[in-house]
Amino acid sequence: MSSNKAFKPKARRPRGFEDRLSHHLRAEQALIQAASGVYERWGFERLETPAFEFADCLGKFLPDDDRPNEGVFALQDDDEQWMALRYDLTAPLARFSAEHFQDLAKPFRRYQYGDVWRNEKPGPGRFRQFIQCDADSVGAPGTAADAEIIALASEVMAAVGLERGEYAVRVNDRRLLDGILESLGAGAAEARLKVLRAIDKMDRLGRHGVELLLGAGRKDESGDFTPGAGLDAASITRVLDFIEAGGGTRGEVIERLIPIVGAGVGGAGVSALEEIAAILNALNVDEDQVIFDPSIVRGLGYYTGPVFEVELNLSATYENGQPIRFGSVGGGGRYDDLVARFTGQAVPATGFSFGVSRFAAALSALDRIKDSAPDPLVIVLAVDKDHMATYFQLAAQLRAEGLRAEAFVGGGNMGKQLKYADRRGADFAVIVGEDERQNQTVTIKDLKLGARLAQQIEDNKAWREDQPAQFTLPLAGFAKALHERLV
RNA sequence: GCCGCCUUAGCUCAGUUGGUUAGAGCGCUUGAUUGUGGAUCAAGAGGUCCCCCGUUCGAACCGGGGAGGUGGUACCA
Repeated sequence: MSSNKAFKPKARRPRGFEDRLSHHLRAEQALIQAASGVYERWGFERLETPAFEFADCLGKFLPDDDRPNEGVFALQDDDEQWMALRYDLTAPLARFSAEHFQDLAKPFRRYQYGDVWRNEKPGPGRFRQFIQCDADSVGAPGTAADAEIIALASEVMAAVGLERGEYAVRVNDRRLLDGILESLGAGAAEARLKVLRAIDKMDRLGRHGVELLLGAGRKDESGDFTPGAGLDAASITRVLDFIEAGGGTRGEVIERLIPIVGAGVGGAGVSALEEIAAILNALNVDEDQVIFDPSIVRGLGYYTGPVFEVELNLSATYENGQPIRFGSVGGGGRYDDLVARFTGQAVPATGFSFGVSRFAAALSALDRIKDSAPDPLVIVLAVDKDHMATYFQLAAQLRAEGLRAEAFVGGGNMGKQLKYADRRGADFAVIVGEDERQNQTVTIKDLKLGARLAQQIEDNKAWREDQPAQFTLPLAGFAKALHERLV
């Protein structure tokens, strides 16, 4: 009983999970609001779904194994059914669409943002919990819907404050590569997957690395061997020619692709790009905003037609001078088979998704977050603890003026309280003690000004006596007077 | 999963060939200043040297195993 060694847990976080502070949250909120505004104006409806779904609804993670949490966070409900935290917002949308299929006006245009969770090894800029923001059209078979989503993605980038040339939406169509692989006799699912993986590594490994992965395989620096797709030399050349067929205007890319992919499946892909190009041109989407790029892969699994990625062309460096790589901040495409898993009925769908947390981090690093500075803060010091009621009234008057204000409710003398105000980054401290009560005044200390002046002052005695950063206002109407000083 | 690096105070890190009582800077607390933050000075608090086993008269230090962190790579609906 009398153990004086009480168990003290170490304060720590599971890896890949972040505490997010106010400035970070403001950055994320600004992004979500900008994107939501665009989605709303384009006629998308907001939807929220729960964090948990039944594991079988999320996809391939069936609760057959003892441990269905490969990649997801899963637990068993009290009826022993496996539930899992959603790993994206698309699977819940497919579930919702299937569940309410009759009630929805098709195409169902919905947007959604919220946390998603992935039980994988985290890395730099990669977390196990993060926010996604999606817009999708469910039940829209035509390429027009894809073109719309692409234009929407481009508009979101502009809405968050990015200028032309600072971002690009890169568009491809899965059927182009499918056509090529088919004609090479490499259309089998397994080979196709390996080819997609290899192409996806183009930016990191370069042409030569991809060449190895398309052929026999590649050994990386650590000595680990990655098996290749096993294509022959002629086929590798054709695939590489294809993925390097980008560059120039959308029309030029299409012209270049026609002879490479031929008719059949690939031809359908070319037609899709032609239709997308026509719509983008009609919407005055610039050639540098949306680019056709055959090297875009965008995930592996469920995309069936047009796919696209949104990338930032900006660069920044860490404090240590290392360049920050932003890479892709979002993307999307057509997925025609997702809802059919539930209903058996083919439901075409297309959508866009971006990672709010990663995007916000990039914009913060670039110092491009709008409205990220909080409003000025005033702290009313608790000079005499028996006059707390008065201090709360003063704070209320400041709030009524539209300022952020709080009465100090902690402990400690004035020195401590000013130190608190300083650390909070407050702009002003309001001091009302015996003297001020006598004279019906308030003393205002300009903390920011004081901090600046203090840098030049050597003698502590002098600045304490002079108090150059302080001024006195009449008690009546002090809040208004202070507010006016701020403008 | 595979490969590398790291783990000593709240934080960043020193710590000699293995030697007795493990240090610094920053931060924190208190005071110089009983109603004044950011300068300066002084004092103080704060440690399972990641854990276990072994070698040794003696281990923060050497050996083995484990855990955690981190970077790369693989996978990523």
